[in-house]
Amino acid sequence: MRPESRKQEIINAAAILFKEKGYSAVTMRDLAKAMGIKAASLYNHIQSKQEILSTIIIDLAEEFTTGMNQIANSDQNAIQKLQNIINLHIDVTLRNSDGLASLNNDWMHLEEENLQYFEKMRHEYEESFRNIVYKGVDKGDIKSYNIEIMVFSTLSTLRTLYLWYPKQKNIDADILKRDMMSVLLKGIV
Amino acid sequence: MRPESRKQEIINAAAILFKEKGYSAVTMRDLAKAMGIKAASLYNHIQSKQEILSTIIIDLAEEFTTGMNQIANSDQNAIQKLQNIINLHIDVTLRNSDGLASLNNDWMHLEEENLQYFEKMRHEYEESFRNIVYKGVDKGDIKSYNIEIMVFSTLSTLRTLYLWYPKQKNIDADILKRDMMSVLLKGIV
DNA sequence: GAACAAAACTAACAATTGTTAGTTTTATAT
DNA sequence: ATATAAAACTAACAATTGTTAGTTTTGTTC
Repeated sequence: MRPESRKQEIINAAAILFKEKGYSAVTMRDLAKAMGIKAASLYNHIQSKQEILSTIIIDLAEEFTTGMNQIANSDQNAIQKLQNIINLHIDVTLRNSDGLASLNNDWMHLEEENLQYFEKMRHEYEESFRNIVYKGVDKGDIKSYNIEIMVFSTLSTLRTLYLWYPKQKNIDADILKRDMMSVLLKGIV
Repeated sequence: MRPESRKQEIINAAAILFKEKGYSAVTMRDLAKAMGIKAASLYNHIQSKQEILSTIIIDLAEEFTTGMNQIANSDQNAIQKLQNIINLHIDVTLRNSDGLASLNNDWMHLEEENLQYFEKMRHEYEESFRNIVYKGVDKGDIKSYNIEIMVFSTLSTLRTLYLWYPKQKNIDADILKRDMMSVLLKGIV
């Protein structure tokens, strides 16, 4: 029996609880109860509560970093790159919406090394995003509003998808991608 | 000496700490240290940690409810109403960006009555928002994309302003309002 | 069925939590 | 100055926290 499998079950259960109440409000006894075992038994599979959090967050952050690097380094125009970023966020959200709650709300509870690593990845992600928009404005593909406002507006919507999409039952992923691109790029008016 | 004044100082300090670490991770000793007093002394001014949280959140939620009701009941078209909603969010964010962190991330730690009251207000706020967009689509003022996507997209940006605006030093409130309206309504392409 | 590893258990720990009780200090008004 | 109210303090509590040590159960392999 693979040790990774049971560990991953615990991490998945933890992600759900962290989404509902936040990292600090979830006790190891809460998590154990969700798994149907005693709190001490968790430690046969994981090293600490902190390890669970950092696994959830760092894995996702690396996924975004990898995806963004591929998009940024491709030879597409700014609009195409933005479309790929929207795709990336929707794909990750569909695959692991629970974990995204921790990434968005509990990253500050990471400890030293992982906190720095996360903040570095987040900063570089935003830099890449800003750069794509900047070049798009420069080439005339994107309107010349304040760049920070455009980056923030788009990114905040994409980052909050995890809260919203799981509650929608009638929206197919492909329709979501299509309409989200239209709304974010062309506006609603 | 007015008792409300010192109490409000504590609530303001708490809002800052809640924003940084979340409600559950902030201890009464943390809050006391930020105030330069001992934890027990806080209880001369407040009844409980929970009272602090509910004051922060309910006050803000009622502010949004009042604002939205005025906008929804006015005889303006959908576009004008949306512009007023954007204004409302920016005004509240400028006045109390710390408290908005609790409203967005720690509402689930409210207890029974206040939790229900908050959820009712939030639901009605979203209903009003949805209704404005719906009527706008009906009259042809707003494009007929999926309504949920348009509501979510706009609202998620407005709700996340508190995270972003305090870090921007070079953006004047009026410029923010103007560009935010353009970006949200007319898109960036 | 003996051996072994995986995964659960019980019991306990030291630290931290929100909060209370009772007391002392500080500031204000008469 | 004295009386009063506001606001701080010390000391302690009962409960809960993450985690460890040591033991037993469960399931698989030969």
